Amino acid sequence: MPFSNQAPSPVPVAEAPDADHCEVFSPDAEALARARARAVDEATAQALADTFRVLGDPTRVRILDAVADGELCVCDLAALVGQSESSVSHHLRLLRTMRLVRARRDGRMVYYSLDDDHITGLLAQGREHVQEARR
Amino acid sequence: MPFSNQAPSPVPVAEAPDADHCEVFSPDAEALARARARAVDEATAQALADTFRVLGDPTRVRILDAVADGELCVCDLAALVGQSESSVSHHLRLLRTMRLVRARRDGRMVYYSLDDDHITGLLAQGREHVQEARR
DNA sequence: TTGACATATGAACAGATGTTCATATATCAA
DNA sequence: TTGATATATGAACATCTGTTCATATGTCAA
Repeated sequence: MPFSNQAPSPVPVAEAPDADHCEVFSPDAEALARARARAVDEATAQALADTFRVLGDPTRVRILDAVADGELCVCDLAALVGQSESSVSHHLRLLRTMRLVRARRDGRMVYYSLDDDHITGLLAQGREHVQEARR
Repeated sequence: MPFSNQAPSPVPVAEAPDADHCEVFSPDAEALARARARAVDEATAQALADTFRVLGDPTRVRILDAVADGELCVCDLAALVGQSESSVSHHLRLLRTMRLVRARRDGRMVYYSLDDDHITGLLAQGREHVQEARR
């Protein structure tokens, strides 16, 4: 049961056709009204999309997966994903801004780790979908 | 415990500095080797990123959230998200290609619904992160 | 100080992405 | 058939994104 739990709204089953939906008579007027009532608001949809967009890059996925098992420094991460430290640093800044990773400085090194346990869950759930879609 | 379960690899604790990681002596050689051993391969990272990238757009998030509660036709979805039917149709094609939604034709209408239960879980888990990050 | 190393960051550029517009396909009614 | 409606799709275009390069900041050792 995803997202908002608003009070169920009363829905007229048959309506005059209007600009809100197709002109055909359809019981979907009800479905549409239901969807309207419980749909996420634009701000939440935007925040969700922002989070997923950050996960939508293979390099960042590998970084997150790598630090899921314990903190790593920038240069180790760069070696791991096979990219420049500059590139990895840019990615890490985005991940930091979006609160997906946390930074800890120790001398010259900076160690990154997951900032939020939900990330591990997201990656695991994503992986289930990928496995299912591969059949 | 995310992702691949490979046999734990034996790791020398202290190594000579090489191009693989920072030149400083550090116990991180161990952490890096551990990360290497259990890291996702590139193809899986790419597939995961592809899935998340599709979720990384607010319009598509709203579409998926809308159809999570029951199938809706293109024109209702367009009304719901406030975009042209063409735009929504393009989004739906991508969602179909990535196996996130399923299409069912009934006369002239085409009804879309979620193709995979993991999607609901992904959205819910994303929402938890968003709520946490908002504090 | 000075030099070396680890990381961060701004600018630039190529490639990807989302929307619009025009047009095509599919279904139904007359 | 013809016309209307619902959806799909290709092209074009503006915007966004990821990487590279150059440079800056911060830390440590000498």
